[in-house]
Amino acid sequence: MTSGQNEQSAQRKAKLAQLREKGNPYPNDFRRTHVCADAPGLFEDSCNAADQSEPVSIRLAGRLMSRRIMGKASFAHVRDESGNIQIYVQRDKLPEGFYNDQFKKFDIGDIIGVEGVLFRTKTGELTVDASQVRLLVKALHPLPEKFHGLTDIETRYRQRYVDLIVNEESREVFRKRAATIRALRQFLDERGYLEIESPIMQPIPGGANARPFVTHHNTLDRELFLRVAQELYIKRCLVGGFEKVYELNRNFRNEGIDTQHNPEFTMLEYNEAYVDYQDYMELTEEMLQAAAQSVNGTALVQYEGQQIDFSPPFRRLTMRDAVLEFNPTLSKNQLQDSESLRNHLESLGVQAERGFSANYLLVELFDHTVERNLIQPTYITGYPEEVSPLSRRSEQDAGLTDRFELYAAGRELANGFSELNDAEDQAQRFEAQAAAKAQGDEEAMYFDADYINALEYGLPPNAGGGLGVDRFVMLLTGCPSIRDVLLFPHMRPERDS
RNA sequence: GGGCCGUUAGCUCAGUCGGUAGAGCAUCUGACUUUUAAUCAGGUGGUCGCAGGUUCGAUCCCUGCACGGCCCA
Repeated sequence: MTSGQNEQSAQRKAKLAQLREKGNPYPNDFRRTHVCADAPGLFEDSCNAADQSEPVSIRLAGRLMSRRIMGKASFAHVRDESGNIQIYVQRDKLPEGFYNDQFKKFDIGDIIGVEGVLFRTKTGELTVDASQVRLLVKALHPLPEKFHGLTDIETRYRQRYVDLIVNEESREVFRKRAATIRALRQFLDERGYLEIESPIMQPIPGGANARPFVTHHNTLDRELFLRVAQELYIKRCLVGGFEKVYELNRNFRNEGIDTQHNPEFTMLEYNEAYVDYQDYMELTEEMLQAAAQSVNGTALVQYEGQQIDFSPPFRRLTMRDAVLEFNPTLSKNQLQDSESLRNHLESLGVQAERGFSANYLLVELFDHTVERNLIQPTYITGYPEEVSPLSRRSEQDAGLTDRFELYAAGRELANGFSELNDAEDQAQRFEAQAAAKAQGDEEAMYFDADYINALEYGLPPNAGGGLGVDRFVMLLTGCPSIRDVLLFPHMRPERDS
């Protein structure tokens, strides 16, 4: 995919070689007075000024995106980050010989500097009448075609820089991504949250059921893991007396790659003392609405032909009620009976091993029959204890926890719960996790003795949430794949000959 | 992991019922001082993803592999 030696690149390299003979072809002494987007306002002001005899001067730099050469004059478009502007280059306004010997050898994709005055063409387009044009950087590869652009998905991911040059929609996705992250931070900052940075390389990975990446520290001569979640460190901060804490950064999970998963992804985790998971459902829905509003100006999102409304309150549904709603042949009593659940799963073509509890099978059934149908933002509560090793037990429903997961567009978006702060209970659950790990469950958690020690000092009652930022950005930008919202997604290496 | 689809010029795509490939844009040469998918005339450019097989002959048919996409698990 990387452009190798082709005729057009060879021509451009030959031009570069000629430039080298005349001096440094990569100057950095051109200074611009404005960016493209400033031009309309500048021109407007000059038209309104008392003295209209003085045309307004402008100096711009950017990439040459198109060109229309007509003998002794040319039109071209130059683009900087702010936008596009047309330039008009006349042979007789440039130094002797420059138009033919220099300007005509510029190529689309080159970065140039332009100086001139603003005017309108007869079709009304604001244009710089150039008195100087200068090559600042020679581009050695041709750009994709102006009309169809770059559509090959693989090349767009592998050579994102080319995608960004030619696809405005792609640039817009990453602006919206930045806006989303800014909005999330602002929402929590305004509420008095402290942003922290906890270790990404951890001696004991924890906070989620996921297989970690392993690395090695030479001086310490020990294994370290890339974190799978921030959670346990955030709660250590709550032990320390910070009462509202968040971390928004990268996590790493050693799992497959598909449209919903990238081995490194961005998660926002946030915890607050003296609130519970019910409070946190309210906080989370407010936060998502605020972010959607900030990014798109509306809480409504168009995604894959559906309209999704992030206006609170989101629908709330227990896992049991959700399963009943989408499995009308099941009765309420059958939900407590592992035999009935296993039979029902098998009727759907899902093999469930014997020995799994009714609660566990309920989650399986949820994953297979409910998740994909939850289009509007929906909180699911009533998660069983065995899949929630860090959650506080429910005081109403034995075997369940005070936990929610948020679904939208048929996928998981966020997860939260009242945090377990009973050190002895947590130690027992870690033991169960460690036992499962010993049995071969690579996603099970490790026993984290230091975390237990922290809990023994006293973790205030609190709730925590975790938001999959990439997935949220996918919804806000209408992108079908997580790779579309990652600037440089992981790809398998290209085959080299 | 399984199924389906794709991979042809720098880019976007045709095409060959098996006879070594074509368009538009880009590029090169020439014309053109208000164009804007500029226009007009002429040219260059290809390991048809990779490796085998069948065949007189493979870009096309078959097998395997790589990468990507979609669906399923």
